[in-house]
Amino acid sequence: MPTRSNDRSPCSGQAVPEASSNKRTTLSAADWELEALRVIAEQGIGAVAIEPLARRMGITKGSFYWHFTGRESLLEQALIGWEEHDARNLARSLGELDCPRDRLISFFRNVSREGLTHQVYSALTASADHPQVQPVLERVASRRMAHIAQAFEELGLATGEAEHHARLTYSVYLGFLQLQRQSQAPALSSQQFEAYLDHVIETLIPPA
Amino acid sequence: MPTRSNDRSPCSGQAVPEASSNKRTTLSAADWELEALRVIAEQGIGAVAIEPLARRMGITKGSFYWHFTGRESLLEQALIGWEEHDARNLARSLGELDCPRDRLISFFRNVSREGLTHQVYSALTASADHPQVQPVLERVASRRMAHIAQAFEELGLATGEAEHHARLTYSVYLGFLQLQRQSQAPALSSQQFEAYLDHVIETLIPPA
DNA sequence: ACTTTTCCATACTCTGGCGTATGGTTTGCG
DNA sequence: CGCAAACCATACGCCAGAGTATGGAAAAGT
Repeated sequence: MPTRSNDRSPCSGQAVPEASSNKRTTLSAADWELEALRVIAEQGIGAVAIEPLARRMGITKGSFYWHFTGRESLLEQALIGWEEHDARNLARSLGELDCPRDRLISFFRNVSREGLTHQVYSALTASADHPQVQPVLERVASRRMAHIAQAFEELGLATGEAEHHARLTYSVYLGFLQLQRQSQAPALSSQQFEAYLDHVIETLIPPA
Repeated sequence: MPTRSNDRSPCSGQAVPEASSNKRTTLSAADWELEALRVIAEQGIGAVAIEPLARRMGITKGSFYWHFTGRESLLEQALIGWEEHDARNLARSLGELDCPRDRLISFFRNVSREGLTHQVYSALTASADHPQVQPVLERVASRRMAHIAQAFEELGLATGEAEHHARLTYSVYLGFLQLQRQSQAPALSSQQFEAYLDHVIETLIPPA
């Protein structure tokens, strides 16, 4: 076991780098966490098993149990890292766009983007009842909804209305993720998707 | 093995009865299917395992492998039964309410209802990628969205608009299920829920 | 250079569910 | 009644992944 105190070896703020597989001779806990997140994105949290993960990394579980105490601790670390990264993303997008309307629109546009962080979220929604996932998802959703509510307030909605509208808006987002997940075929061409998106924006976001 | 041809022992149209555990001395395939649906509703499809299911029913797997060829066939039967039941539900609600606006509103109100069928749907959304679940979910979602689109058409929307709006509306529903699943505490009191529901209806459903 | 850490491989044990085999009990029916 | 079919229990073998133990190799300190 490592000296267990504040390990997260390479500086914990490395922004979840979609790193190339540097063939480092020795692995760190962060490498395991990243690979775990990749598996979550691809096959969901249920597929995070030590031995398959090790095989995938061309290594054996001997390594794993040196860095972690068990499967739980891996998930814990990976999820926390992911949550922090997502929170930073949110804060950044808040700083970049001044116009609240643009912020809301960019929120929906991000749905079709293919980042690891985003895919992980989509996969995690499928395990909302998992004891380690549930609190994380709840915090992330709250943060994002607060963000959206704030934008609606800036657009002139009263506080209560803004919160309801934020919940509604976020539900639309979640629902879209769900529909995306349950049809392997895109089912919607990109033109159709654009048309739909316009409809959503028109319905939910008050005009400038 | 049973005479395998068209087994579904007691008439297959028994409307997924939330039956009391009649202590029949001998079990049928339908009993296993029902219990499977109960487990799905409670713990998701991943929790449908033969031996635990048998224990739960106070029996052993010897019985199971007489009625079914394996886990897959149980799921197949159970899911198909559920889908048929859901389709009937939909058709019924279509016949009961003439006013399209009332149909839409009742659709949202059903979210808070606690029927087995509904809980199963919520649980299944968490396994949208499962090969046996995916096609079922897709068919069910399509049916329901078509139902909703039709209501919007009756309310005067053009066909294209109605489809977009139906997708949007259904997304809101799915998103709400998701939020419900990921917070153990209701997080929303029933008054708050009512207020939110009014907001949703006001936003999505054109006034009479 | 040589001893300590750090890191990983190998070889176990253990648990839980799947599926099979086979024999015992009922139940329906001739 | 008695026999065949329907139904269930028990006892297997199999497999995959969890976690442990222990020893060997690589890096780092002094």
